[in-house]
Amino acid sequence: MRTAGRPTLEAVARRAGVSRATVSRVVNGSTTVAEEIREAVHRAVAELGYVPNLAARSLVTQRTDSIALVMPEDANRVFSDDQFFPGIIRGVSQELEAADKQLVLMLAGSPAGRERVARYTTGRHVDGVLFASLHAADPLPALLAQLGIPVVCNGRPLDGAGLPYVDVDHVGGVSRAVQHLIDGGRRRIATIAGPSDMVAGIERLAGYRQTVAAAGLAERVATGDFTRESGAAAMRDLLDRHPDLDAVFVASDLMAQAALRTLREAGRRVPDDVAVIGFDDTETAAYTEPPLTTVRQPIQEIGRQMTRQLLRLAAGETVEPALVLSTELIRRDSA
Amino acid sequence: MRTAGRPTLEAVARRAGVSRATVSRVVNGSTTVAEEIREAVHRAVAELGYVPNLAARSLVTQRTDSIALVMPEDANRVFSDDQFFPGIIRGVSQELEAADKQLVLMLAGSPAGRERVARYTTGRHVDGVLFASLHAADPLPALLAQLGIPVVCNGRPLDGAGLPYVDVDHVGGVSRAVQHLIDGGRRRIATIAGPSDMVAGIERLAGYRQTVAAAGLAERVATGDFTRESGAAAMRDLLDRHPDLDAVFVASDLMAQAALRTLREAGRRVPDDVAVIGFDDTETAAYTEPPLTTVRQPIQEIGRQMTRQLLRLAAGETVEPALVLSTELIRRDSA
DNA sequence: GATCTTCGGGAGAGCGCTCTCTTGACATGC
DNA sequence: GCATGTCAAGAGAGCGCTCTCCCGAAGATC
Repeated sequence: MRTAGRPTLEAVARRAGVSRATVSRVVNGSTTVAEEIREAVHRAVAELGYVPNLAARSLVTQRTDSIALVMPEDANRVFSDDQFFPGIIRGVSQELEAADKQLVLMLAGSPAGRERVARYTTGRHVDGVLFASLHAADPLPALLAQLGIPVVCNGRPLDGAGLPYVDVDHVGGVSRAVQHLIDGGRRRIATIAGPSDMVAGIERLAGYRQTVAAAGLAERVATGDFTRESGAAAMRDLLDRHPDLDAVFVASDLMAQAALRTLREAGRRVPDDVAVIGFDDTETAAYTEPPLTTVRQPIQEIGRQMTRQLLRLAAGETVEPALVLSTELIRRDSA
Repeated sequence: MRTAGRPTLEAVARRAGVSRATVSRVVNGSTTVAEEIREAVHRAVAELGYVPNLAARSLVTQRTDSIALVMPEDANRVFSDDQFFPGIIRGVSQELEAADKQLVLMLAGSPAGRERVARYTTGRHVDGVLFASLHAADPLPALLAQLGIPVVCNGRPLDGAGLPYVDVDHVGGVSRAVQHLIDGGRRRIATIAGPSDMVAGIERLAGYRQTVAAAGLAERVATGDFTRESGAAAMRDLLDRHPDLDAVFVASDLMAQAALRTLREAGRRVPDDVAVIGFDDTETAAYTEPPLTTVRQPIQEIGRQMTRQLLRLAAGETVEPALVLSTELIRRDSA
């Protein structure tokens, strides 16, 4: 593919009757250029349709003006319809747009994919890396941080590395939900927890445990992986083991949707016999039968804040190590 | 940010005792290098942890090894939970991974965003551009094609420009769905169509019209925009205007989900009084009340095929102008 | 009026890589 | 034995940009 006379700085300079350096100054917004010259340059740029060659710029500035967003390809959260993935991306995208930087999206599912991500990011082909929804302890974020490459995670890194992260207040949100169940007179409150190798799974379970314990109630725990199928299975499991339960806090809306169906099939009325509360406030939540009471988390805002933190790091500023966003209990009919 | 002694080709060459050119040959997989020398270079690369500087490479090769995926930020399809967005991305990502190229994701919602996308893509900062789910006639794809930049669209471009595209067989899928309703004895079949400025909306409506007309039945059309809210409104509208309807083909599962609820609220039983068929086969479809019969489309495969076509174009090959993937009727309980 | 600042603008050196061209070593042909 | 062909490896010229000097003109200072 030939560039076919794509104009260069040189061409603009000739046209405007100035030097390359001056054009560069104008293009990059330097103030030390006389008004008339600046205008002449702008005119030449417009006439020629000049667009800077980013590769050339990167080569000398050592910046790429792009950041990577790494998501685990196999995560159910990412490819189910819980809107986590689009929400994060939208948030990230908005902030990057404001900063005029590009978003390079990388899915790290397979070992090969992970290796590829490692190679690409450690190779400094991006100015910073955002990790979303990490599974277990991934060594890559810490490695990058060690190499001096800006990194921000979604959710506290499980290996305890002191990397900056952004997350929602899982524990607080869940506590409010469970307390709502208790206030409604429920006493045999179960939970369907998320996977124990993900922060969201761990923290939401912790929130349930704390609140239930504080009220002097017994725990009833089943575990899923945030998907509907796992939610249905966990609900059946709970009904088997604790047929007397009168409420369930479910760690994701998707699992809650399946739990509602399982309860219906088992002849339990919601909320009369069993109250159900989910987590996420996905769009579907308002359309379940009955509409789902749930804990709303500001997914898009997570993406935005992660990006802002990352851009600050990339600019050499320091950031607070943790940013925790609040959640809100959305009351519908299921509890 | 200093590169802090990040090794260059030069360093590897010195270490291996060869010239820069030879290292380049080895790194890029040339065969005309003696075995022992190749090994020495590989050893030096490993010892130094050398990673090629992509900016430098791009500067001379005029390739960027990355492609852009442009999505309309405001599209409901993108940011609702119909999995269109993640599905496409996953497909694109898989193919790009195989080709060792990067995915630059751009959301073109606002006019400013569109301008930004235009600037970036026409500036040849990517080797090709994928357009997903275009609204109305967007001049950008044709412009890019004219500039010689490879472009592939999802769905036939509405302005009739002969750009290569990949899509599913909307008409065929819908025909099968409507025929299924007819075969089931339904005669007063309505439809909730998608937006008339999107290919998916137009084609699905066309499929309905053709099939209904071929059977000598009357049309009953309401229009939505693929979202749940619009689906509920359209369903109410249909019930008002055609209280006698005995079936509805709904152009998206999300709208169908809302339609199911509206029908329930109106006291109509599904499928006894009214049969309902959706389109998409999103995950939610299996969890509606009753489970939704729907037309499945291979979203991920669309992403893969778009990418393959684009990579072919970028490699200078020619591709067939249209690739149409087939759909499948998934029978559940709603029809 | 001579010297010193200040500041706008130009010259030119790379950034790290690829790729063409060239060289040198060796095999082959007459 | 010399010319010719073959092929591996090196030399070196940029790709388009930024940025550090450096220069010269204009204003300030005494």
